[in-house]
Amino acid sequence: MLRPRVRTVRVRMLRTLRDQLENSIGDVLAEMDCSVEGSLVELQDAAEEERGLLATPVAHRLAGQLGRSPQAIAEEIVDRQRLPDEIDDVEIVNGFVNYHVDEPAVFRGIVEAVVETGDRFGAREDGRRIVADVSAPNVAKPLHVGHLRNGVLSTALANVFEHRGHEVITDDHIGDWGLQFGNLMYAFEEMGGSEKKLESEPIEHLLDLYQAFNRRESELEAAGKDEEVDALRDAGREWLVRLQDGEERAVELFERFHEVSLARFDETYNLLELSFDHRYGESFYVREGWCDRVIERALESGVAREGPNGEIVVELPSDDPEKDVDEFVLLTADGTTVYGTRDLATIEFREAEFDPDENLYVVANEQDEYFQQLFEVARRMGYDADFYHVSYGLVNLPDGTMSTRAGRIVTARETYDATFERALEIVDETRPELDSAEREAIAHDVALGTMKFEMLKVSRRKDITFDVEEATSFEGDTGPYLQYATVRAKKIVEKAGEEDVPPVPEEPTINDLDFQLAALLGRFPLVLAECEEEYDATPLATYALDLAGLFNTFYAHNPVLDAEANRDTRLALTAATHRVLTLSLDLLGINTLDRM
RNA sequence: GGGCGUGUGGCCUAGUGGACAGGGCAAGAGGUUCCUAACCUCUGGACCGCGGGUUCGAAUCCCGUCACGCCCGCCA
Repeated sequence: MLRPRVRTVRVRMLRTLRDQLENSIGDVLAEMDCSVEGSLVELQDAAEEERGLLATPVAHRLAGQLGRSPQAIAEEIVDRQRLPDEIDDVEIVNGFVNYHVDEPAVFRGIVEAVVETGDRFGAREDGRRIVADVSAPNVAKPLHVGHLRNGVLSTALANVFEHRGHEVITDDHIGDWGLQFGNLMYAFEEMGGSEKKLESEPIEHLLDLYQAFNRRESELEAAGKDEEVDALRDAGREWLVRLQDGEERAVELFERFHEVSLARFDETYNLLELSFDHRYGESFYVREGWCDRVIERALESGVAREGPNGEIVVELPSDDPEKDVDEFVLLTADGTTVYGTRDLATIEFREAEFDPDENLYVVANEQDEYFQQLFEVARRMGYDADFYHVSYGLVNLPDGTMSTRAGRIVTARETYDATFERALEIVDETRPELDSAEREAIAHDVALGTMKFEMLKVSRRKDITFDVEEATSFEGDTGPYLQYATVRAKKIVEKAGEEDVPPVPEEPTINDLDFQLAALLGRFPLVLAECEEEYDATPLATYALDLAGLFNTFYAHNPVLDAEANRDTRLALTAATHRVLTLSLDLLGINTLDRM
């Protein structure tokens, strides 16, 4: 691998050029006595190549305020402005000011900045401490494609935020408590649970029982047998109470379900190469007294009150005009906790354990309203960290929504298997000379890259329809497209056989494509900032596609190793591109390959 | 009924006030004596759900309306 040659020359990235221009415009506006907000002097990338690299519409925005034409204002600004060295030429078109940059100088600045900073390109330091609630599968249920989206999004966000200087602590908030376990225990005991099946195919068996319970409930409901519905529900509830009271059989069942489920989660996480810092399940908060503590705190602070049947609730304003208040329940009349209790207990615990500046919840958008309520209760109780719900859309299948209750479910594992199988076919076809172990290793990385990129390329609020057929075409906007471009760049640099990335000459000879590629590299830090702002990885995912696409175009038209005069220039550009592509994929949580 | 979210070419999608709305898939036409064609080039295809409004300027902001999804449990 090439190492960067250390240079003493101060490099200037596109970012600082933008800053300089913005400051320069700000200075002029101050002289002209305009009241400006920061946003008035923001520069945008020019819409067209011929109009320069950077442009500002500031004259348009001031036209109303100053009562003069945009054209006249633009002319005055340009007249009085002190321009950075890298600006070659300025023109005014329809009141827009277009700055043409000295392309060779900017090219050199960006490429050298990337080569010198390497893995730290776009990095920052000294951010906040963030605790993120992630993944959160339920015991006794499989990891499905929704968890895949969660895990992939969470990982990418954590990576980006860490790169930007924040400390991120991810906590896999396992669903291992609650009424569903009461129901499940009842089903196991009374509806055909089998220790043998629990041994051989645990999740499948538990899922069967869970679905059987829900099926019976629905059937009784449909038949109008209200008293039997109530009896069934009471039976499930009773098991939860037994568990909470520590009754032997209930605890024994709980431990068994827990054990087999976590073993399966680990297996799948390992396969998908996902990992999180902590895994405190909901049961932890009940059993370690955090629920009791938080209920007490809510009562003492007067945020919660006790109701007529011994339940403890917080009253929140209701959106529904029919109702005055919504009750946020902390303790049921049975004396059991609900999910809201456990989420508050989690907040209490995380404050004591991690003292975060911000709490993130990567949870699907079904729970949007709930999190608004949870955060409101938390604020009333005086937790001073910020709270943010990173809400994301559901993952559907081409034939409709998944539903655990109805039994339509596609597991993460099945999705991987199908994707891997298709990837292996292609590798077998294209790289027959490799041994089968290596072909499988490549197929694995490609399969993971495919699945993960499918989850990241769509902005998080939108639902995804996951179509295995389409995802595994491996062409166009896919993970393998990114991986392939990265391998190409890497191979060129390796084939050059030089120890260091060659320096870019003072006055590099570059064409349009060379420059555009460098300019795109310079945008990388801005893209990361956008991800931070949006709490989304999609800006980075689409950036990586743009970069890979532009590199492929560059690669097809601009010879690197065979270039005559500017071989070193292009080699440095290729090395810089490889670094930014690799860094992008690393942050997205997608593996890069040595060959494919 | 109320709340939240989404609506962009045949299909999927980027884009939260700026200069002719980017990509991808699918369709059609080309491209490998040269760094791996999981690639590249070109062509056709969009009144950005609909109607108003704000603005010099709206896919983007506001109001209304329609469609779809989700939520409105002492379930999670």
